[in-house]
This record gives sequence, C-alpha cells and structure tokens, in this order.
Amino acid sequence: MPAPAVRLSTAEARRSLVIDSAIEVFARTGYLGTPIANIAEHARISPAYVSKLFPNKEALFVAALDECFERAGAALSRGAETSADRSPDGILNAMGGAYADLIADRSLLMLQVHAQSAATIPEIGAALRRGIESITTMVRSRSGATDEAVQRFVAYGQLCHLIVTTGLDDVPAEWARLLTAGIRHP
Amino acid sequence: MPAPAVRLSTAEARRSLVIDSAIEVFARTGYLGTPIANIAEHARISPAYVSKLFPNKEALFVAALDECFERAGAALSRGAETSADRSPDGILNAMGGAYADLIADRSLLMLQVHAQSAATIPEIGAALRRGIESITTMVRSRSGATDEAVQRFVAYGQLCHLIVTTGLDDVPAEWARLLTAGIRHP
DNA sequence: GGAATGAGTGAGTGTACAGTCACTCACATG
DNA sequence: CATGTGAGTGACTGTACACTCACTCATTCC
Repeated sequence: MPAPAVRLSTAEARRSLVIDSAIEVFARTGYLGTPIANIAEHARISPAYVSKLFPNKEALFVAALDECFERAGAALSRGAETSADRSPDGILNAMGGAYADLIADRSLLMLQVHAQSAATIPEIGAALRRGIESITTMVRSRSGATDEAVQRFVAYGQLCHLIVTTGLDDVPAEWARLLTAGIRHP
Repeated sequence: MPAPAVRLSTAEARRSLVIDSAIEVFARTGYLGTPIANIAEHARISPAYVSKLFPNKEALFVAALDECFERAGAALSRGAETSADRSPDGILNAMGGAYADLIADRSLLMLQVHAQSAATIPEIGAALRRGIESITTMVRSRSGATDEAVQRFVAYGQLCHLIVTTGLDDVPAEWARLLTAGIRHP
C-alpha cells in the first residue's frame, strides 16, 4: 500500500525532541550541573536512550547550543525583514526588539552564558565561536550598519545577559536602574 | 635565630592563601568543574584542611568572588586617581585602562563569567550582585560621568568578557576583528 | 509464519568527589 | 617537663553520575 515513501526514522524525531529538552534543562542548571537523566526525564525517555542518541554529554550540549543560535539567527532575520524604518540604525533597532522577544523565555540566553563558562571544552568553545560568527555576520549584512554600530549591538546584548543572569530587574536600587535603563529584555 | 624547618601558620593566613588559589583554579575550571582537592593541591595543603577552613565549597567560591571584586574595585579606583584627563570621559577611559591591566591574567574576569553561570545558587547570585553594585556605584561616583556613559562602560566590559572567553583575539577573521576593534583587553 | 531491523530500557559498572572524623604533631605557657 | 590549644592530615563514607550492555518489544519485509 502507499506506505510512506521514505521510511521516517523515529530516532531523528527523538533527537529533535531531546535537543528541545536539553536547551531547557541545560539552560536551567548549566552544563556540569545537569545530569543526562534530568534531560531524559524532561523528554520522557530513558537515560540510556539519550546516551544512545548522542555519543556523549558534550555532543548533546553542542547540539543544543547550535540549535539555540539557529533560533536566534532566525529571530534576528525576521526582525530585520519586518522593520518599518529601513535605515541601518532602524533595522538594528528592529533586530534588537526581535531578539528581546525571542528571549522572553530565558533559555536561549542562559544557554549562551553557560556555554561561555564551559568554553574551555574545545568542542563547546568552537560551537560558541560558530554561533557568534553567524550572528555577527548576519547582523552586519542585514542591517548594513557600521562596524562600530554592530559592535555596540553585541556589547549591549552582553549587558542584557548580565541583567538577566543576576536578576537586576528585581533589584529596586539606583545602580540597578542605571544598568537596566532602556535595555529591552524579558 | 634560625627559623624552624616546619612553621605552622595561622588559620587566617591560610584562608587568604586558599582564597588566592581558589581564584586561580576556579577561574580555570569553573565552580562545578573544580574539585576542592585541586584548590588544596594548588595551595599545598590537604583537601581536608580546606574543608575545615570553609564550611563548604559554595562559601569558598563566594569568598573568592568577593576578593575578585575587591581587587577590581581597587584597580578602577587607582585608574581614576591617576587619570591625567580630569573630564568624566577621560576618567572613565583611565578606569578602562586600569581594568584592562588588571585582567591581563584572566582569572578575575573568568571568575565573573563562571559566577554568572552559577548565579542560580542564591549565595553566589547575591555575591555577584554585591560586586556589580560596588563596581557600578564606584565608577559612577569616581568618574562623574552620566548614567548612559556608565552603562556603556559596563556593556563594553561585558563584551570584553565575551572576547576573552571565546578567544576571539586569536581568530583571524573579519567578524572577530569587528568585535575586538578598539577594545582594550589582555 | 518467521527472520531481520531498529526503538527503547533495566540493571548494572566504574569513578569522582564533597564532606567527616579520629588522629598526629607543633608550639606556647606555667 | 607537663599540658592545653590549634594546625594539619589520612583514611574513609556516601552519593551522584556518565556510560555500557544484554535484553525486550514492535514493526516491516519476505
């Protein structure tokens, strides 16, 4: 009978689901702080099968990080497309807004922070550089902004990471207000 | 007279030495990635005694982080004092230079990155906020710069962290040059 | 029906590590 | 010399966790 033309591998589907879970759970507790078993539980799968789908924990983290940058790039791209103001600064601004929307749940952002902390593991450092490269080049080419403006865009993105990791939003003090002023973030 | 071969030191002196070691070793391998035994070895002391000097690993990390912000604050303060240009921007600039000198060895900087990754542990998050508060308020009061300029100062400091953790200096590519351009760092 | 393939797991194994505890030894004081 | 105090440690305990392996079960194909 007209069975599916291509035999779909359920393992591939599982891999995607596990990566989704990995992004969420790694983001919460970090690379070393997250047992594979917690990711397995979140994906409603046995720990043994996670270990069968990925050669080791490091590879799973890298896969999650890659996917994270994939999504961030897509969001920035969408932001650039839908910007009403077509000037370089206008497009940069729209991209910033799209990024802020994307990280309304903090998983993508937190995963980057954890990756920075684990960047001495060669594969993780390499994945991080790949991701930053893809973001940087895309921001530059899609906005047409100057090098200085792109650098500033990234710098304020990093400030945003600091604000979120330390929960500065909820600190009712002058110095905290100073740091968070005008920064779009969750 | 001739000093005895083996000299017992006071617990207070030991604590300082252990904190020095902790800054260096934690900076290299992170909070969860660093066994207490490695810090003990670096301090030429038994692991058991480290556990006697600090109630637990978390407290040791917090002590190291506090000391790290202490040193950073002192460096910024020195930078502000010795600035030839007494305008707010000139002082900010001098502080940036002093900070860049301080983190020539990357320990202080890396420790902050690891602290961000471990900030969900309440005591570590609190220590991080304390440190950032002290830096921010001191930069503001010593430089007399506007809120916006202080915010920018911190944002580019965070960019500097990104550059160091990912080793962007050693990446010979256009996008990497764009991000590192004009940033003073080790 | 029955063989082959591949999804998925339970029950381990080995190891690393935080924290403890009973102890030894250095030194100051009377 | 005797004794008290505090520096410093070796040996241990309990636990958590990455990864393995022999296995079961469902589906597909002949």
